[in-house]
Amino acid sequence: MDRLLQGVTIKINDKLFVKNPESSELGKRIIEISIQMINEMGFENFTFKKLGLKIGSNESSIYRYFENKHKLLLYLTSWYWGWMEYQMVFATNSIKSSKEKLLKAILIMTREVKEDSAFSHINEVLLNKIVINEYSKSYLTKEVDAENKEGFYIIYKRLIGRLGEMITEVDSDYQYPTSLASTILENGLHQHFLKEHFPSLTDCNDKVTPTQYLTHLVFNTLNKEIDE
Amino acid sequence: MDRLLQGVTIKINDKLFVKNPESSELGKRIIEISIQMINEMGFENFTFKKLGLKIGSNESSIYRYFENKHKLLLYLTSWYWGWMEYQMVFATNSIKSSKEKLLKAILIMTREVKEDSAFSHINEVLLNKIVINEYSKSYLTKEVDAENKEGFYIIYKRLIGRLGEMITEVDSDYQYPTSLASTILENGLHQHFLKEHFPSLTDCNDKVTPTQYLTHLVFNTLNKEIDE
DNA sequence: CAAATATAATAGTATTACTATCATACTATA
DNA sequence: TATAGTATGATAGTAATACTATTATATTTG
Repeated sequence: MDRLLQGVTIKINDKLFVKNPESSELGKRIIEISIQMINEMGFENFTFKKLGLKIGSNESSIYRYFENKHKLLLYLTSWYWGWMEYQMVFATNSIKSSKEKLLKAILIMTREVKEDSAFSHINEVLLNKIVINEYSKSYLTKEVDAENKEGFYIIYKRLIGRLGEMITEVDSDYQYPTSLASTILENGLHQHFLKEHFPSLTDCNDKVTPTQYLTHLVFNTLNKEIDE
Repeated sequence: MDRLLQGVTIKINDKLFVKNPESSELGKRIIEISIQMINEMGFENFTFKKLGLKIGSNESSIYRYFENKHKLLLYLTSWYWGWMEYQMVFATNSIKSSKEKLLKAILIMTREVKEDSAFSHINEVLLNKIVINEYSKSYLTKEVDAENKEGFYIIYKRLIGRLGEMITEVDSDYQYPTSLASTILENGLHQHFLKEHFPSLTDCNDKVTPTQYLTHLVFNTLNKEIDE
């Protein structure tokens, strides 16, 4: 993503924080170190107390930025999807062929993030891992409908919308563009998880990427009719 | 599923419990009521204390059956996948055509469970909902590799193995049978979730089922080559 | 009937997920 | 430069969670 990102800021729903973490050094440190810690110990074991200890700050100070760790997770994952959206729009913008466009979008959405942009306090490599391991937990809750109404998932929804449109552009007769878009995003993460923890449940490995699998799936499905 | 299930017991890894809940009335009540409660309040809000209160038993008594609620969830979901496996094997056993076989298997794995078999203390309708809403949480943990080694996911893995084999029988040239099998199971659950909570992220609704979407996806993918 | 086993009752601990209060330091402006 | 406002830190406290331990009582079985 090179230098362009320097000037780009990702707009996050401001109901997700009490005080904008971008507005102070402490705020940025909260983001930076929480990404590291959630990665290391997992979301369940991560607490604001531990975070405070590690950043040499006070638990109560962290609560001035985020109501609870669930909102922090929503903040982090929203940032991630916003970053994905930016990359997708930027990279597909100039492509004329709708097939090439979709191909590129799938690549961006399903590839493993391997380089940290290093322009901000946000480590995208680790954030990608957090999304793989923790994203489902942000919506598999009893509060999901209320939080959806509050707009906490809006970036993710917009992203799937865009991907769905690209699918339709490739095949306007295809009946399940939105479901397929959801499948790409969600199963993209899942195949990465399987590769790491359940290699016997996936064909993805060092040589075969989730991107290849999903690209093959999508392009074998579109512009085809079932014939017996 | 009718009367056949009466005689069938699903074998669960006995490391998942301290004392087999099938071995006593209290154990069965723990299973029965925990299914209800996890459904109502969600896994996060569910505790052994609340369960004890509801079944008029003691928190400490429940700990004599399950070490913690995570193991209980693994027990319940293992049971579910065992039940799925039973249905799948039973229903596909006599089918000669490999296409028909796969079709049937996909139907069984991705349909919404609407009827409780009523032969046991286990309500399959509610259990299906639990699996949709909570299953990911059982493996998205830092302990997943250790627990996988202990065999806690063995039924699920066997099920995906079987489904993968059926895919290969339909198309022996297809390169991603295992990934596709994983996608069917996991995305089957996910499409049900989306239908309920994020209707704008799926094409599934009252008329279109996740089964239809996934069946279409699978059969449009198999026995096809990408051609430009 | 005694012994073994299952369950219940009670208490206690460390940790979590906060909330509240007060002190202090730093910052912006009149 | 004094002062008011804002940010952070320190400390304390609460209710709930996720257990463990102990003892009592009830039930089953040999």
